[in-house]
Amino acid sequence: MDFISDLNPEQKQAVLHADGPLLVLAGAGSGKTRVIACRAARLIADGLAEPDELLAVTFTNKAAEEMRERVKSLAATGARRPWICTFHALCARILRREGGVRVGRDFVIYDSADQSAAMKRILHDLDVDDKLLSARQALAEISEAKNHMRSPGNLRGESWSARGDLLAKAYERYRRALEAANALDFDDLLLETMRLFEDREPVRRRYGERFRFIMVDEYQDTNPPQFRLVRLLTREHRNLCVVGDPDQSIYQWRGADLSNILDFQKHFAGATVIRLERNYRSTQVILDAAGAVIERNRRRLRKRMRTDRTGGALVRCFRAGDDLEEADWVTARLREALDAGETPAGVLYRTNAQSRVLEEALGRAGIAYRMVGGVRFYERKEIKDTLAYLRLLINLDDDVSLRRVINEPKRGIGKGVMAALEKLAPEPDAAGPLFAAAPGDAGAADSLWGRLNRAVNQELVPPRAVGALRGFRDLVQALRGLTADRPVADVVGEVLGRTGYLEKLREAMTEEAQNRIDNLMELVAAARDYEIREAEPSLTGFVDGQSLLSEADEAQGSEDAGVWLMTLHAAKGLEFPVVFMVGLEERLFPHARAVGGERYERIANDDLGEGDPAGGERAGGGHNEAMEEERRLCYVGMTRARTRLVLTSAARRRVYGEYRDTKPSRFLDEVPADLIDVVEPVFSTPVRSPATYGRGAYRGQRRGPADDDRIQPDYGYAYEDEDQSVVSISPGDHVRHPTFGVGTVISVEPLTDDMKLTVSFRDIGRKTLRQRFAKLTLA
DNA sequence: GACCACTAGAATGAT
DNA sequence: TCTAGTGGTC
Repeated sequence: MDFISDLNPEQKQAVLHADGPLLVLAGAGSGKTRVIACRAARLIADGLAEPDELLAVTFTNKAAEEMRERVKSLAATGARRPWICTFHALCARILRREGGVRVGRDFVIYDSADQSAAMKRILHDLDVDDKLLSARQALAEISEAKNHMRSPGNLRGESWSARGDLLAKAYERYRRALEAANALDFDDLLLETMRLFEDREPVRRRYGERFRFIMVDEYQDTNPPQFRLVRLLTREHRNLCVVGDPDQSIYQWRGADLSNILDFQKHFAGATVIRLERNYRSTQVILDAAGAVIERNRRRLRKRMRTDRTGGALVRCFRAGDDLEEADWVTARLREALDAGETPAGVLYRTNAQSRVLEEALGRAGIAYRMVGGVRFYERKEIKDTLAYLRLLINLDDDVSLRRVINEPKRGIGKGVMAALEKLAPEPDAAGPLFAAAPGDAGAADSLWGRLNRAVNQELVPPRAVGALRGFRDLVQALRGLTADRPVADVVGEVLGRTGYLEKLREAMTEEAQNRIDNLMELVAAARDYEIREAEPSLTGFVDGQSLLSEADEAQGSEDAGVWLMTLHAAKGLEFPVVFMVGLEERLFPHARAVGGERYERIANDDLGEGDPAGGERAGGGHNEAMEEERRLCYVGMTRARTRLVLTSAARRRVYGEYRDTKPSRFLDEVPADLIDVVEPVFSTPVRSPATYGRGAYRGQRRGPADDDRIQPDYGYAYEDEDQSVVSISPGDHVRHPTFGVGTVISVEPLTDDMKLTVSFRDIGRKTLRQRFAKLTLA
């Protein structure tokens, strides 16, 4: 086993540990993925376990994929492959085999869009005012309750209020709706598996005995149901190896419980603890900078990361005038990085909404990028529609899917017909809900499909509606007949053909329609890949995979693009030679939710006075858990960098299209000043040059008396020459720029309070400038 | 029933 | 700024 000789002593110890519980505290860049993969490989190679007696659980599909590849390259696994998957995929797999307590084997998985559709209906039926309780809020609270294993009757102490009352009602209805549709949401996958193991001991024991060795990656992010599942599965062998880093816990908002890792030795008596503190990724400067930030957190285990890469480039900081300028500046620096061969470069932001300006700036500069996450592919209507058809074929009682496709493409089943269907009373002698009903084509009596059948058979709706509904029913039944035993790709093809979906798009003859067709062909290709890859392919398996794919697994752009854009959360587990963290501003990062606690919604643009940067944390007399999580997120971002780290912010930023002034993030203050290199703006003259960054120099300039709504240049830059902005410039003018030299104006585009100029410079080519910043003179 | 124009609300993070 | 949802018109 060659792979062991390359490991350092601690890594080796972790890899060679076999029996009993093991906690590996693995700091950023300490090679933890490698340790897990090597450990799996060694257990197989030494005959301590058959491959399929190993279970390795990760948090993202991406991580699972990587792990699978690594293990495969280290050990021959043959047909009995180890189980390497996410918690959710593990649960889906077990539930498909065993069936659940509340659902049958043919359940569907509801993703967030499905959840939202279901909840909107419920709140509508309950006649709830959106302002009192939105579907979004209701789902968030329900998820929170599930993550803490609370039932509808036991929502957090608000049950006395009107809203709490409503919430409990909505929760109960939501639960019933999913049960009737034989559906599980993401949280349910975990809970249902937990219930299965707790109610059916023989099933639990079978899995407990089977998985001789269990490994859990990113253990600091496990939530209570996940913890319970781990306990249930390790009762027999107790060979549990968990790997994680408390400083990188960034999912507490999703119910992750830090005490799972902090109290591991209490939960699993006799556990061995190994610390990996040697960092193989970053320079000492980067580690020191990140270490200084994370040190401010109270709830953590002390550790000090070491690297052989002493010294290193200082952390560069830049404060731009606004978000556009920030994006342009980052783009220019990215160009330099690409030219220097520092690829790929990672650009990390706190919120997805920040990606747009960056994408546009990169687009203008002609730099190819890959965007991890975001919403695009996942949200595409044609993909969702097709998957809804497939899900309906698997489970006719899936009301959400049925609703989605019943009139897509248009077949004359509109609002009127649907309302009539819903009005049909449930059948009096209906067998209980859900899968107690015969699984045949009749469907549960209470589901829309059941009602549809009755409406057609007994002609309970107007003749024209009966005809349309019958057409749809026959179509679905015909498709069901075809699905049996056909390759998945064929089924997808049949759906697209027989429903007329593809034809409708072809008729449209627009570019957009062609795009959609291309996307659908991609889906067919994905089905074909799935068929080849999987040992026992099935339509259900394919659809599950698609449902469990997150946005984070979808990426726009090619893998060898020089620039990768993503949120800080999505960056966990990755590394880049250069990392740009953008938008380091109070209330963006750290996010307002952590800064202002409950107040944040009411605070607008005018709340920008001097303030204690740690005020949010000290408020309330204790430490601020949310702020500590933001800080860990900052730590995660910084430690993604191998050699260079760049931190930027903007003095003004558009939120919903409106400009807001900002304060620099407290995290900038927390990086020791001697590790920072402040970069001056090129496009304008700073009012003063700050000796120490963030110690007030750039901070908190109040707007003047609010008697003038025009946005003032009061965020650190000023024009000596007010006349500049009055000079009128038009296309064709010859201009001179202090840095870029002479050029010709190509176009002029008015903005709210400025002009956007495109200028073709003689020496450096085309540039987009804003007149306020660019010190242009007529040449 | 389908299509279009208008408005209100939105965006922390992800399986 | 962008989108989902609503209401009006054909």
